[in-house]
Amino acid sequence: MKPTPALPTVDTIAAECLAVRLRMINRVVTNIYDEPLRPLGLKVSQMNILVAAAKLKVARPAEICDRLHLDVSTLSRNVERMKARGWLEVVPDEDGRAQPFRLTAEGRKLLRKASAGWRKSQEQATKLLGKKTVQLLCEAAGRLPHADSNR
Amino acid sequence: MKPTPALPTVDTIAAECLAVRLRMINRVVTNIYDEPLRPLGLKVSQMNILVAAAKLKVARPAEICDRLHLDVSTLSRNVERMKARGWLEVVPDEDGRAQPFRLTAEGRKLLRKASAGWRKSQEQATKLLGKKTVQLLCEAAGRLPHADSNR
DNA sequence: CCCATTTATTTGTATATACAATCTAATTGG
DNA sequence: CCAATTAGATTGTATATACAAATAAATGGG
Repeated sequence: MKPTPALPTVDTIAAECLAVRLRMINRVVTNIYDEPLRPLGLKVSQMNILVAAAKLKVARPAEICDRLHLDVSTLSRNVERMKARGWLEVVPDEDGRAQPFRLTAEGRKLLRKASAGWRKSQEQATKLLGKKTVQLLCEAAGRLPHADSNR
Repeated sequence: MKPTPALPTVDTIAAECLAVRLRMINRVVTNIYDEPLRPLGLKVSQMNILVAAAKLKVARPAEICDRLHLDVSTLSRNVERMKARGWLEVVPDEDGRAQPFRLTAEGRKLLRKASAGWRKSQEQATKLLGKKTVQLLCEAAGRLPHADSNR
């Protein structure tokens, strides 16, 4: 019989938990990016989708989700809202199941407007977290395991 | 007249945006912590609140929000759900506006059960992000500006 | 002592998020 | 070619999140 390992104490969890810190930073940094987008009626969550779609020309939902590590149902709702605003449009496809979409001219114009504030946000967030932290975060993001990597 | 600085291109934003990377990592890491908590009907977001409350003995909502960089309205809804589950209870206070709360015995028991899985999640997330990244993230979290620091 | 202000919290509303279930179309085995 | 399976996406439901507005209690100035 191995002895049961001692459970972490509340103090240990409070002092070390990565999840709580990452989530805090995420809230603060998200706000830094959302702020200048507010007059445009855009948030950084949707801006990310616009950027990903712009890179792909024609975007299949599953592909965007794989790139952004987003649940497909989450994207579905977001695309719905963004189509309603005229930023995205569905592209016809032979496969009757597929719903590929692309940026509209409006969406592209919006993204251009959003780019101006982005640089300031990026600088502000980088100053807050530190250059080295940002670099390591970007590298870590590139290493995230993709959903179907073990199928 | 200073020349208008060139806007960042879509490629630049896609390649460098910190927000999209941080949000991706946040989704993946949150899932790592949520997974072992699922059988307990708990998520790491609420576990964070339990931990903060445990540290404080009696927690005032505004104080928890300051520590976790959470909007007060967000906490209000979370506490509501956690009271309904019997994990938190309100403590009477002379100030009629205040709604301080504390862990119940049930809440403490739940936190103990949750601690077992936490260590594995912490290890898994640390391996994913790298020790150095985690250390820098923790330091950055400690430096986040608090809401009323410029009032 | 009362009114204006400030403080602590909750409510209204909207987006973000994910899991489970469903729907529909393509594919594949027989 | 059809039945069973698989694949792509949406829908049902619940939590997480924040901004703005509302509520309500304390406080401070006259």
